[in-house]
Amino acid sequence: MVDVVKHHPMKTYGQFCGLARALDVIGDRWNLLIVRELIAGPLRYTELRTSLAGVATNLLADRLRTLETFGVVERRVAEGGVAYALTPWGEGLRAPLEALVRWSAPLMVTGGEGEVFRPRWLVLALPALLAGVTASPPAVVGVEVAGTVVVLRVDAGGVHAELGAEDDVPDTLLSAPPAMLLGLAAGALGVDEVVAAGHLSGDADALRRAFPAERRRPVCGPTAADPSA
Amino acid sequence: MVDVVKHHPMKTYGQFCGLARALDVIGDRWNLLIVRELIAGPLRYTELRTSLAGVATNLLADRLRTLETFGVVERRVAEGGVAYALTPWGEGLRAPLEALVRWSAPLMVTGGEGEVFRPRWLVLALPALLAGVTASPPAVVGVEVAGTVVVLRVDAGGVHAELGAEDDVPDTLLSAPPAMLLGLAAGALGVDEVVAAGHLSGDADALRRAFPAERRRPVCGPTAADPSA
DNA sequence: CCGCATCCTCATGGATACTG
DNA sequence: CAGTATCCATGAGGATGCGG
Repeated sequence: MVDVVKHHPMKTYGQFCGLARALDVIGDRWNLLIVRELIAGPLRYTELRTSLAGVATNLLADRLRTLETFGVVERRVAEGGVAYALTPWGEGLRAPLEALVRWSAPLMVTGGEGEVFRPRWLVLALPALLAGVTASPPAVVGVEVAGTVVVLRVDAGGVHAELGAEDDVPDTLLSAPPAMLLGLAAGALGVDEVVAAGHLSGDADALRRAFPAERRRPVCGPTAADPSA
Repeated sequence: MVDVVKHHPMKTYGQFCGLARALDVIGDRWNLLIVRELIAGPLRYTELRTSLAGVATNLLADRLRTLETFGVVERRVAEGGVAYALTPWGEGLRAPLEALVRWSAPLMVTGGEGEVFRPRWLVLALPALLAGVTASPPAVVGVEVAGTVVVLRVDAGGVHAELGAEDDVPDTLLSAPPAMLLGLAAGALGVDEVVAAGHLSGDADALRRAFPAERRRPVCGPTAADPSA
């Protein structure tokens, strides 16, 4: 009992810095993945639980509670259940998340064997990786993967994605495995190369025209060896 | 001993998603703050320790090691000591961090009593919050805060910041407390308002001209009450 | 001094069971 | 369906030690 002040557990970083305060809100484990799930639209509690694939239910409940009190997530008691959705401020996390997705592109060149994949995640990833791509006149491209259709609406303003039903009739329907989509996304692979490898079926020329070689993002990746090796 | 596989601790999220893989690399506590420190330039181990203000030394060593093996951080054995610096890929985190700083702006309207502040952090924060601001002909604005000078170089391409010596001769030298700078940054306050409150001394007109009302970022902030209350 | 490694305590995360 | 409650393993935080 010599020391009066024992073990001050520092839940926040205690720094007068925007980044530190942002991390005080969304820096805890699972938080940004919860936001990613909700970017594609509101979800029920159990839908979140299954889509996040591995989160403990007490953690999910705790994270949703703190995100709600911070004003990132909104809890809507709707007909027959509870739905969680992003607040307008939470929607504002789309830009940082897209930037992180672009940064992570070099990490996606290796395939995801043994990893979970949900087409829902492409609603964040595809516009992030196709940033700067425009189309005039506007075009609608449907990407079918793992049984669901991601609808990409491309106009002069950029790319917008949403989950679509099968009877949504896009101009073009691509059928692609997730590894190809995110490998394309990686930018380390050229579109021509992927198409030549036969991974892409359907009207690939539209995508190739929209994403020509001279507009591919220059990417610099990890310089050291992967620590998982 | 009924269960053979006991407690698989899931160091990674195990998701085939760019965001999840990025968080596998930089999602652990302190990681992004380490990157923030190094964005203003290389630092020694003890400099990192004091600037981060609260990190345990074993954690800092561990984080630096994993960031190095992932290729985000580079360990340089220079004259008289060890310096840590960002790799080119690690430098690429500047864009996501700036986006997070912009998102966090509504969190910065309250002052930082009892919080640590380092002028070094402005090297990330000020360009982030002045994104879109240009100047022609180019201008150099020095911001003196807490005894150090942050040099803002503004040209047609945007704003670039770096730590400067006192004998760097900028076109304009502003003297401002950090609360004002990041309050300005917050965007919730207008520049005119802050200037009128007398918090800004020096040539404020230059900044006001560079950041007119019609170019201020629209901000939407947290909707619920702050949970710290 | 600088650059960590070790040790200990407590808080947090993770898996499962359980309940209105 | 939407979460609590509980237990245990790991991780964070702090002090200290120690070789260069």
